[in-house]
Parts: sequence; structure tokens; C-alpha cells
Amino acid sequence: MLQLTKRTEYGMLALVHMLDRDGEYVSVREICERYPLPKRTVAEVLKDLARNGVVESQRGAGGGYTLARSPDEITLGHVVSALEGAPALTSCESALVLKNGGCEVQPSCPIRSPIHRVRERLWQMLEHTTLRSLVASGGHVPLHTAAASAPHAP
Amino acid sequence: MLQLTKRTEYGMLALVHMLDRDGEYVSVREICERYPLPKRTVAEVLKDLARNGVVESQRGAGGGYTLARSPDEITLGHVVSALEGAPALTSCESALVLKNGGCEVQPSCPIRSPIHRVRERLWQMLEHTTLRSLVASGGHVPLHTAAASAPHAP
DNA sequence: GCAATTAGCACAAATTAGATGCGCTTTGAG
DNA sequence: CTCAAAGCGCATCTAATTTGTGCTAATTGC
Repeated sequence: MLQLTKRTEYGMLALVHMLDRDGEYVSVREICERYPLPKRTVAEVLKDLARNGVVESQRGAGGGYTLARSPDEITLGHVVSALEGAPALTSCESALVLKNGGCEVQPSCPIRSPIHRVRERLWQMLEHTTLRSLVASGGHVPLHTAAASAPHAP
Repeated sequence: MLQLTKRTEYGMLALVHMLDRDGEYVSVREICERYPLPKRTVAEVLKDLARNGVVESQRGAGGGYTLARSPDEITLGHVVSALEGAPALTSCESALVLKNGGCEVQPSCPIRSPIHRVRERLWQMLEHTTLRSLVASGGHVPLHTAAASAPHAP
């Protein structure tokens, strides 16, 4: 389906929360108290974001995660590529098929090239959507004034 | 994942082939001989496209499918919406969650609004990608000169 | 040094979406 | 009447995604 994974959603929510907490270390537990998200998956998501340099982790008491860069330098593209890999609109672009030598030996696939262009533009959109723009425009209510709110029915 | 389904790919390939055959009725069998695609799924895809007025079906001997509109009026958007439903980038936009009253009661979801804008633009891209533009630009080789070629390893 | 907190990691399992096969029915052409 | 082809329902089958539980390692605060 043409849909972001839950991991990506969780990642974005976590990043927004970290932005709210402005530089402090935020634990997975805290994020899952703020939003009703499964702890395990959020932990894994943040680990992957840390590996990709989007956030920094700090172990031990008082530790957690914090943004590794400015919210203007963190984009939806970074999050998606860290959590889902680069988008492959068609199955013949996916890593699995590529490594099997499935499709790139077929130079005359009629839909390949135009689909690639669509994907390129989609990718540009993701890369130009910064973390700051996420909070700047939405119905987002900063932490200290907001009651707990959740994006999902758990 | 941010990826089109195989159904959508099959649909586009089938449409391209129908365009090649210029107005004649094309059977599912013929399409599956041209491209190595599973008959059952292609049949279902074309049925759905017919329901949505993208193609027209003709039963009986000599029947099959043909384009219901000009290749300039058929877009990737039509195909995706017929075969996958309108794209819902986040899970809280998906039909399942909506009908459960899951998320739209949460007016302060921090990421909802900007994600919607991304989705709108993605949707516009799909709507502006016409069937004709698919064949006009790719490495597509018209039917009568092409050897059989396939987009996938089966 | 010790206890509490917190990330990291591994095994597995539950859930969901997606894709496909088979056989039968209906329709239409020759 | 016979054959080709769409339409339909049922049953899987597969693959990706998501999640739970419990244990390990790293820090911090006392």
C-alpha cells in the first residue's frame, strides 16, 4: 500500500516530543506515557534513528534520547530512510528483487522509467519536509499546555 | 511501506498493453502471455479497473478488456485509487481506523496536518501521471517490434 | 560500592495485508 | 451447440510488520 509504516509514525511522534523537550534526554518510557505507543517498537525505532545519526542516545539513569541535529536539518526523508529504507515504488525496484537480478535485466519494461520519476519527486517532498515544519503548521499543542493526546486507538 | 502494490503494477502493465493494441479487446490470457503475470490476479485487477470505469469489459468469445477513455484521461491516480483505495500515508487516515473512531477524535495530533499536505501533493503527482506519459517516456518498445519482455523474475 | 534507571538485544509469536489457485457460472460469437 | 472469455466465491499461502517478554550492559545518584 502507499502508506508509511507505523514505525515511521512513531518515529515522527517521538521526534516531535523530543523537540518539545528541547535538548533534554527523553526516555522511551516517557514517550510512551505521552502517547499510547508500544514500548518495544518505539525503542527499536529510536535505536534505528540513533544509528542513522538523527538522534543521540544516552544510557543509564537520567539517560534517553535527544535530537542529534537542529529540527531544520531533520527531514521526513531521513526518518523514512532510516526506518523503511529508500522508497521503492514498484516491486522491481526493491532490494530483494534487485539482488536476485530479477528485473534490471529487462531493459524494455514499459513503466519503469516514468515510475522512477514519480518516486524521485516523492522523495524530494520527503526530504523537504523538516521536523520543524511538522510542528510549525499542524494542530500541534506544545507539551506544557496540552492534555495527553493520542494519534491512535490502541 | 511506501510502495505501490503488485496489483497496481499489473494494472499499469495491462493498460500499457491495451494501449498498444489500440482499441481492440484484449483478453487476460493475452496479457499474461505478453508478460509473465499470474492470471488470477490480473483478472481481478482488470475487473476492479472495469468497475471504476477505467477499462470496459466484453464477455464471451473474442471479448476481453479495452480502455474506456483516452490514454490522456487515464492517470496513475485512477489506477491506484481503483486498486488500493485513496492513499492514506498514516495509519490514522486509513479506513479501518477511521471507522473505529480511532483518531479523528484527537484534534491535537502533532503530525497529522503536515502529513496530510505531503499526501495531497503525492496524490497530485499521481493524478498528473497519465497513461500516455507512461509510454511516451519510458524505455517502452511498441508491441510489434518487441520481443516478449518481463518486469519481474517469476 | 550499591541500587535504580535506561538503552540494547535476542527469541519468538501474533497480526495484517497481499497475492494466488481452482472450479464453477454466465455471456456472447460463430 | 460449442468454444472462449469474463465474473465469482472459497481457501490458502506467503510475506511483511508489529509486538511481548525477559535478560544484559551502561550510567547515574546516593
